Amino acid sequence: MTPRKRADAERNKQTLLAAAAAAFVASGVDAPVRAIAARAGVGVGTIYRHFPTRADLIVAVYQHQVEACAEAGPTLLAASSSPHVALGRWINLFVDFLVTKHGLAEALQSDEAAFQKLHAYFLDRLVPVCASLLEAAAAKGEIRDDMDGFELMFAVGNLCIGAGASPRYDARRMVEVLIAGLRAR
Amino acid sequence: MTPRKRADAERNKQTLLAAAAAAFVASGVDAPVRAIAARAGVGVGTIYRHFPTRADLIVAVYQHQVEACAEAGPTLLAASSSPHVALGRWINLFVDFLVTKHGLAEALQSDEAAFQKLHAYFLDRLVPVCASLLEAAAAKGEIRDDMDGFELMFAVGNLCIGAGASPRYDARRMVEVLIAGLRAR
DNA sequence: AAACATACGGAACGGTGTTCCGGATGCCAA
DNA sequence: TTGGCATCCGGAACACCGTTCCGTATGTTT
Repeated sequence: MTPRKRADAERNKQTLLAAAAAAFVASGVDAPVRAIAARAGVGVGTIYRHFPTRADLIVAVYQHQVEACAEAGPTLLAASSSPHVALGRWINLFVDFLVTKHGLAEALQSDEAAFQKLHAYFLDRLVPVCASLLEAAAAKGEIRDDMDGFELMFAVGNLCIGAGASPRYDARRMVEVLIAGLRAR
Repeated sequence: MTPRKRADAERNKQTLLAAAAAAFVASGVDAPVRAIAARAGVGVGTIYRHFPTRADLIVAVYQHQVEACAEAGPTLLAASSSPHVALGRWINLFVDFLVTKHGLAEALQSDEAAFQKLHAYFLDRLVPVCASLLEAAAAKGEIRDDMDGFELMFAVGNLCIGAGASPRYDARRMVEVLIAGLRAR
């Protein structure tokens, strides 16, 4: 038991994390494995040992931000004048996060096996938060009550795709329209 | 002049079109070039000669359906009880088209150079139709007047991504919510 | 039938992700 | 300190992918 990890292994993992973060900023989350390896001064095998799938690497890089977003849900609910306002603000947080990570929104709903874990992680962590905000708003009659967190998160994620690609497309605005469409009739 | 095309060239082009259509149904619009070539009993060079980019091939395969969708716009506008209803129906047409083509929605907003033409073709053909429906609805005060066709088409295309992937995500429903969000406040 | 223009096939190239294993390296016990 | 072992590393190698290119084959015209 307690098979403590070798020091160089842990060191490489941290180096890799930093290199990946830098590469993601420079070339998006699709940055070639070899490029990340080179940036870290490491062989490609080392990447796969620490992060078997690309999803593992992406999750590791953005975990803190996702966590922060998840935790902001209850906070906003408590601090906002209404659940509907809180929902709007929280969604904005999520959109801002996605929009500033090149290719992340695209990767999130890719059907490639390597991205399944990524999809699962984001959903597991954020859907419950979204659902609770939705429920609170629905309980007050502010929005329709037949919308579930999964579907809304999925849709918002999709709307963020191509956000940086065309200057004529404003993902934030379209998400707002979507949220507006949630209002009870 | 009148350098008439060789008979075998035209024959191959048609064979290729049929093979591509079949391959798209079987494996989505990302079907490997070699797979399409094999299906047509042709070398890969022949594909590139007739369809320099993948977008050219996709456009050729779906041109008729896109055209039909575009032409349905004015028809629906004339036949519906209100512009807003016509808009909803027309968008549904577009969504049905996209959702039944594996990977097409994804390809539509890919930033890869090969797909630029695809993006451009769809937009050139459908945005004006969408814009006229939007304008008609806005003129009657049914919807907000600050929405343009491009942005709406872009957003609807995005919402169609992953439509077949998860049974829990219903693209048609989310598009309806988006359209509902367009209503004038 | 000959000669020419055109189109074809598929090998070859550069770039991906992913696997695999001989060799180097940290770690611990003696 | 040193020996030996488990762990970890590097990068070559493989399997795909899109794309290009040119010797060869095939239509077309004279």
